[in-house]
Amino acid sequence: MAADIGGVRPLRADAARNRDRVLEVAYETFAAEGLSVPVDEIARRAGVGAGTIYRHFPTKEALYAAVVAHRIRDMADRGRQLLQSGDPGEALFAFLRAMVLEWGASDHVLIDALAGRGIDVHAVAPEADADARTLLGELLAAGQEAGTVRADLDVPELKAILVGCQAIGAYDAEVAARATDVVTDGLRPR
Amino acid sequence: MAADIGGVRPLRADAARNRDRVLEVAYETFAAEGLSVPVDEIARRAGVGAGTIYRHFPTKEALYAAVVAHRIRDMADRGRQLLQSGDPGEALFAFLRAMVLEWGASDHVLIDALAGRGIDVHAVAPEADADARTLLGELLAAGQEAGTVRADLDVPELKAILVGCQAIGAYDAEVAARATDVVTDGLRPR
Amino acid sequence: MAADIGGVRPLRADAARNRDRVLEVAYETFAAEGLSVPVDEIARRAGVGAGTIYRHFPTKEALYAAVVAHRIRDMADRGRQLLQSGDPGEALFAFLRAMVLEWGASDHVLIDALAGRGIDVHAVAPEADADARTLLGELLAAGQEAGTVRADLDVPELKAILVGCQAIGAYDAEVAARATDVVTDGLRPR
Amino acid sequence: MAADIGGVRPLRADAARNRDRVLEVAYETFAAEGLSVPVDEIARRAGVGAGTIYRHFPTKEALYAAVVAHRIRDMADRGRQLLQSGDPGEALFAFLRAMVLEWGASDHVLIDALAGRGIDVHAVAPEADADARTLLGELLAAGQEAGTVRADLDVPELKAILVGCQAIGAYDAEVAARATDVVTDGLRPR
DNA sequence: GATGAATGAGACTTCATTCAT
DNA sequence: GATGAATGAAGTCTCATTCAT
Repeated sequence: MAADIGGVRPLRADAARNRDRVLEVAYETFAAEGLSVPVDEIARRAGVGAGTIYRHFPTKEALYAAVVAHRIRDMADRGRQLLQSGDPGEALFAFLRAMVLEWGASDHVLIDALAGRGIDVHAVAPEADADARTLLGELLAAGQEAGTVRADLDVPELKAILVGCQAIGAYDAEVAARATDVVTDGLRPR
Repeated sequence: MAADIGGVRPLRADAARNRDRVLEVAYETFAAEGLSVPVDEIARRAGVGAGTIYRHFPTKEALYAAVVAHRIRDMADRGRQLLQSGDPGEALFAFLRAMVLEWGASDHVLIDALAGRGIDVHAVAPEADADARTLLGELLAAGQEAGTVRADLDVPELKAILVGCQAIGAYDAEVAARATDVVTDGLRPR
Repeated sequence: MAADIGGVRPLRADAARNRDRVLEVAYETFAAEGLSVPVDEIARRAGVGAGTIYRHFPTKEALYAAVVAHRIRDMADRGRQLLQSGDPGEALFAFLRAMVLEWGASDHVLIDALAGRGIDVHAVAPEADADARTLLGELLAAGQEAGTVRADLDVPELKAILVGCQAIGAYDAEVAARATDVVTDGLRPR
Repeated sequence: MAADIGGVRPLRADAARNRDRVLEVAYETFAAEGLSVPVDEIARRAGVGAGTIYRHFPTKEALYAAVVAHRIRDMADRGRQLLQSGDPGEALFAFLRAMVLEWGASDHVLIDALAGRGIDVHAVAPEADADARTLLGELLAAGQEAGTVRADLDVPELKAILVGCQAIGAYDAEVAARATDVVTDGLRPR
């Protein structure tokens, strides 16, 4: 009866607020403690009933998938920002450093998702996955055009290296920084 | 390791056999399916009762820790072997390739343990941890002495990079091989 | 290692005792209150943990199916007993009366099972189902041979009539008795 | 039924429309899938909010009771129709056949209600219950007067038999028809 | 009056751990 | 010592009912 577009009626204000709050709390909780946190605990922290979470996300996995998709988009946004705001030739390096030092630090969600652990991003959030791949392709192309990135490198390898860097991020910040520098050196032409 | 010293009486022969069998089955199972496999399932596959596992390992985590320690020692042995049997300058590179391509491929135990996931190796198996660090130090020293590994690299960074490589190992073998080559290139002096 | 036949090792004495106790309590509870009783409640009444029930019956439905199968066998045994101990020509009538007055009274399990409500007996307990059909066939044949049961009657109709009688059993005993007499009169030749 | 008498104010037109729609959808849904269908699902199918259902019916059971009462009245109407439009002596038989073959077939609501399953019709809808008893009395009297129904039969037994017939209705139509014929034969004088 | 989001008790099920046999 | 049955505390998910919008 109310006007809605494409059959998707907009969420009521309070519902949208709750959904966002759940997503945010879920992100923080999953990032800090991993997938094993009970849904009830997330509900408690978000100040809602467990049923509310299940209204918005039919299963725990769906909640996790939503968090992951959100997080991957954020990551891609960050990369695009770096690409546009600085030296395109250095954007890939800056991106990897940012992933390791600022983002990956203790973000189980992003690390696990990129490594395909506990979730198949490509299957449950194809758009986010594509977004990430596209970004990596753009960063790679920019670097190769500028001559700062070796030519014999393609997106799949780069993605694998990103996953490797994320794993490095779990370490002490200074160690991680130095390790990342070493790894990124390998990306430059000899 | 020593027989009947310090009040530790040696296991009866059948008990020792059971302990070894459990450890082996637990390794295979955890490696293939991760920590979430029930203890009962491991008992079933090992052909023993669940109580037998608990007689040898007080908790599931202790069993996992024993598996991890065993596995890390195997890894260190492999590295030491490479160091003694071939070109010492290339041993580190050969070791990393082996870790990624032969070992890490689908070994949840090793990957997770090295990444500090689900277990703190340093805390529960300090000897294995020290063993691994020692090995990395030896591989590093040999490479630096031979001039094949950059001088501004220390064990902590190298360990972080090993972890990164393991994460890469989860990928398609060919992609992982190329990615590892890129990473190891970063280890060489410019 | 222990000798067992056909791969089915006999239940340990205590386990068998528990299993029987659970089955008995489950029968009484389901019979009195229907399928909606929680498994936890049955566990409580049987004096065991919920896990114990799930060790013997993997799902609630499996428990229910076991109860039903047991109950249907009892019913068939009763019928066979009547067939052998009295006038074969009257056995069918005696059987129907017994079902209504002694058994069906408030036995949700039997009534629902025979009516195919909440469970498909044929699917989950084919042997019990076959047993019941066989018995009905025997009762019918005996009656028809003795000339006390009309000839134009077959097992499927008889089974439907049994279900109908069971439903009657839910009523006040005296009313049910009279109603059953009327129905069984219909089974006799004119 | 009367407008605005005794403090019961008539429903606004749209509210009445909603109430009727809910009742109709609830009947269809309960008949097809039983009492276990969630209230939300009925609301969805009726195109109203769950709150609307609860405005008209204070509990799910009240909704079910209303459906049952409605349905029993329909049944009684059908019986009365048969009584007036055809041979009064055969009306009872026609009625039973209709119940089994046309109505009972897969109508969980009617079968369960008549069998006292999930609801006590006499308690929650005394008028409907009385209506049904009255009808059965009329059908019985007509048959007995015409000599087509045995004299030693009273309403309670007849009601029990009706319940039994309904249970038969769950079966394959042809089998149910034959079984009903057998049962109704029992109603005729010898 | 209508809506549908939120609630929260409770269902079924799993599994680390203990303990009688 | 070994066994595997029993325990019971979670965990995920559902749904009757309430209530803010």
